[in-house]
Amino acid sequence: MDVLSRFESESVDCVITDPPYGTGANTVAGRLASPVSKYRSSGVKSSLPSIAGDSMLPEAWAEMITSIMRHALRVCRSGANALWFCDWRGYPSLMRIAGSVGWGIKGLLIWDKGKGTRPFKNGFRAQTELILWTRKGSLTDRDPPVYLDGVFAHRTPVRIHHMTEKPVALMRELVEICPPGGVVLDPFQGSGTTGVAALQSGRRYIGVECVSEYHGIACRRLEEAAKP
Amino acid sequence: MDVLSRFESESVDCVITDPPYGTGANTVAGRLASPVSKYRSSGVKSSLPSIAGDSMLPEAWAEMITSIMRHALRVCRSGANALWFCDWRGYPSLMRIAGSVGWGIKGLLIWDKGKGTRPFKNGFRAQTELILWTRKGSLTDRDPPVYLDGVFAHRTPVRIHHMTEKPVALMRELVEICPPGGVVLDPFQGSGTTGVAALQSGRRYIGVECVSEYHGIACRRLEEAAKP
DNA sequence: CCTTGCGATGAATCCATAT
DNA sequence: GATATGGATTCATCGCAAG
Repeated sequence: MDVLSRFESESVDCVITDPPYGTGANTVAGRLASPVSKYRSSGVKSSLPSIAGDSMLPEAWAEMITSIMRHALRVCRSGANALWFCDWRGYPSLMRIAGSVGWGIKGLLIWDKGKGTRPFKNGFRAQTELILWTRKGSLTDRDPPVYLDGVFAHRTPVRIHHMTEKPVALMRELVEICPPGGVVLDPFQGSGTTGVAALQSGRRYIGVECVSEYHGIACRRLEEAAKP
Repeated sequence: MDVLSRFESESVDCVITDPPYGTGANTVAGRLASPVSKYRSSGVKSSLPSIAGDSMLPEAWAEMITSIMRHALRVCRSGANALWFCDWRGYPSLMRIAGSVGWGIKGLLIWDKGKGTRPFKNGFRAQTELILWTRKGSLTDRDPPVYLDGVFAHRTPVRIHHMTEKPVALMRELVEICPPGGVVLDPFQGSGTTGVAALQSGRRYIGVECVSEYHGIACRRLEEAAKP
């Protein structure tokens, strides 16, 4: 929030980000504990740093997301699109918050992670993540026409950088919504996959991350991606 | 509601249904008009009967859905699963209502209609419908273990019976959540595709429909599907 | 160099036991 | 009696080592 508040208004063309889901823990103890354990099978030790904000109480999470969405709206130019990752639990809140701070709600995209995800006994495999699509105001003539799909099938990558790392190929498809040469902002950068995709696709990029280990990883990856 | 209220409690093993979405009209004038026009390209004449309940005011829609979900919960046995079609606008309301009347919210399934759907200029194609998955209480030993997928790719069929007709192949995949021989209920039957799939897959079936033309169509299709 | 096999893992969920 | 914890479950996939 500190960083975003210092940005100039109307200086960004697109937001693509994966906020913490706020579903990290079912119990108070779990919310206070390290959030890493949820994502591990029992007894397995992780070598990846924890992620921030995934184990917040629901109201704290909502307040944080509200604030970020408000800031993001200010720094975006009119006609800018924003894509927000979420799961099926968080989507209703995210949609309500986005609408209430003034984003136009445009639709819902699907990331299909495929059959590699864990099966669900007596039920349906949770193999998707959702992407809320919003826009600030209406389009300008700065936006060349593009026609993109609504479902993206990509396997989850082997976790080499971050606990919830996205495939670069997925992010490259999403980045297409930003006009070439435009600025993409990711306020929850993590290991910087959004930025790698943006730079590879000829967009400019700004990322923000509060966990210093991930900041370092992202810097290295972005330098690599920016090489000619 | 009249019909459902006469059912015995705990007499149904599974609910699979496609309620009206309540998104039929953005204007009061539109809500008062015939709902059929929304689903047609301009100037094209439809020979299909209108569907009921698609042009309700939001609060009337919510009240109707609440009532149906309450009735459905009563007639379901413990451990019964229910699948409710919706779109990305209606999902938050549907999830909230389901939870508030006592259904356990289990997850979200995706019907991917594919690239045959209309593209979206300067944006992402709206090519999916969502399916809210709920369950009454917890599983019993009457339920044999099944492991099903969470994304279903099937093209929309040519509309021969109903305005929002689903592919039989899609419904056959969903019906697998009901134990073989169990009773599937569809309180918004339409042209009866759920029933056709249920009968073809060795489940029993009860359907309810308030538009008499669709009732007739469904009866014919179900008789056909029930033939040995 | 290609195939085979083994082990480990997953934005998870369930249920019995412990607090 | 309500809440928290921990172990078991499931299979498609990937990495790595051996053949």
